[in-house]
Amino acid sequence: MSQKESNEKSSFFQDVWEVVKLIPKGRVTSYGAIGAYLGRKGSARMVGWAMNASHGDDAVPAHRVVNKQGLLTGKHHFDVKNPMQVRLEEEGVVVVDNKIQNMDKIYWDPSIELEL
DNA sequence: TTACTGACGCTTA
DNA sequence: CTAAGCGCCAGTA
Repeated sequence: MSQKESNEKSSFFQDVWEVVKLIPKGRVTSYGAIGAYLGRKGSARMVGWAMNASHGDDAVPAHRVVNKQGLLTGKHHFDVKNPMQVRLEEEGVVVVDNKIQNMDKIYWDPSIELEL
């Protein structure tokens, strides 16, 4: 809080969270897809970093964000009481060995679903 | 100010 | 098929 504290979200993370919040239940997306939608194509790392900042924000279903392989890479950062895999399974997502099985069917791409 | 890190993605060997 | 390296941007120390 130093400059323009009265301003609204001025972080790239906020945009990421908003997109993640738009992910329908039972669907998942990839870091690169979000990054590309925000214009930071190729900067998938930033999306993951944004998720790190989403800690404490229940409105950000980071568990619906996985890597392109459909692997729950970030589950290690989740709350041990609410594992990423369990949450996905609760929504109907089939996850085996931290890997989404029907990812091809539940994959949700913001640049497609939101269509720009 | 610079340097390093980071929940990834893709290309090349 | 698997393994490793490079590239991206933003935030924190």
